[in-house]
Amino acid sequence: MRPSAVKGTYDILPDDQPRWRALLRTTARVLGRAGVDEITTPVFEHREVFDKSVGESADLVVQKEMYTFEDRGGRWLTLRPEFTAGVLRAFIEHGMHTWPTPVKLWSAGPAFRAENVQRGRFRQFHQVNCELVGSASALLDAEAIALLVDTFTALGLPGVHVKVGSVGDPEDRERYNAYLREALVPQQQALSEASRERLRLNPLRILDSKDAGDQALLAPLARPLDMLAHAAREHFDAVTDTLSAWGVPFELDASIVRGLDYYRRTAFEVHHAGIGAQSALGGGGRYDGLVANLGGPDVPGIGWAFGIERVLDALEGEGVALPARERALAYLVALDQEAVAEVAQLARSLRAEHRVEHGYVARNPGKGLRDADRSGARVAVLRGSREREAGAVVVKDLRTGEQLVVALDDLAEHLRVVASEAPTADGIPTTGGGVAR
RNA sequence: GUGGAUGUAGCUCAGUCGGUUAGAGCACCGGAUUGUGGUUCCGGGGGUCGAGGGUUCAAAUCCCUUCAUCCACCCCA
Repeated sequence: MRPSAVKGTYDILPDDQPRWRALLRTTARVLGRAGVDEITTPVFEHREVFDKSVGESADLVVQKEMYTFEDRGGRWLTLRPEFTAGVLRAFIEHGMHTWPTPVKLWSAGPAFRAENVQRGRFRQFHQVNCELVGSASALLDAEAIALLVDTFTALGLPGVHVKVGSVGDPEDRERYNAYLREALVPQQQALSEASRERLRLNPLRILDSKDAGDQALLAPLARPLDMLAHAAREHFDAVTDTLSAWGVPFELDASIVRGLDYYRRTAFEVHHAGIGAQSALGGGGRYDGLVANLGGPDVPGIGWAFGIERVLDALEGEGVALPARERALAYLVALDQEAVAEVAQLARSLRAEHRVEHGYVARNPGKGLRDADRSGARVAVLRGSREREAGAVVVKDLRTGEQLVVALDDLAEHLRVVASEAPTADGIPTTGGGVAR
């Protein structure tokens, strides 16, 4: 039996790498220009970091979706199921509350959840995460949402829907949960099994149910947004007013609920219709109180994450052009044994400027050119006894078939000229490939 | 955890009233073409038909079990 990747994991092969790089490069540019700096935190943390942050009614906990294990030192560790807790742990650990406010941090990397696999849902998946910490201003909420939208815009992704709502302050939430209990307990027999469980643990989350019966019961009821106290309502209005003023497109979602318990006030999601049953590209919200909860100073913050796989899936579905793998500018062919060492050394010097590949065995011109062609190189450079006598190489343009003898001393300059020519007809960049947005 | 679909060559897939040595396209290797590739032509290698068991004179094909993958429920990125 052939070995296989663990269920829910997969390989990102060479052909896929450029689009990942392009996405990350674009993200880094958009966020960087907004003063968001990159931070890298470990993929695992003490389990308490997540246990404290995620909340006991979150599905991550309820469904035991976290990868938690004991290491050889008897430490209990958890593979991060999301980024926020780890980033805030670093925020606390490094005293970032003393940094200029707000502290803006983004990250990218793998996250892990022991869930069942389907399209857009993996056990090891990848996220881009962004945290804006240290301000309770509605301006920060608007900026966070705008940055998420701006990133998708910069990637050239059409068809995104931004939903913005508010889960209120803890008191609002409590009041709403009590309201839901009062309204639904008498009819709980009509609820789906999952929602009856939610009714006990966290009634708010019944709003998430896709069960038609549940939704029918909910239809006449008020939404969280309808029951916000003054402070949260005012904050929410300020956020949406700002987004409108900035021209950031969004839809109000009165019943938005997020999967993690720590959210306060603003909550938002970005959806896309073309990625299967999992329509969420990303989401986030405000988490005032979470830093304190994790043992740090009581500073407010807001953050979001999007799933890289899902965004790439959406981009592909929308037919957005993404860069292909970089191909060599030149492929050096050794026509005899002596030339093998010669082309290897020649390649080394040319690599100061270009992607250059070469053969490792002597080939006849037919095989050598085939090797060069298959490497995708723009030109083949042939070296054999005839060339050696002339102190030269033969350079053949693999697209046009033109070839000429070039003195070794002139080769670097010649390749410079080739590289500066317009991209080839098939659009494959010959060097330094990739999309710059 | 539950449901559906699918497992045949490196890849994408044909192939079931059960019947000889299991096929195609692409890919790979060689030759036409030992100093000229990508096109073309010729040839070749490569399969325990996901695994195990059963029925049968005979199983890729029928039955049972099991595993895997995909999709969906649930939930989320």
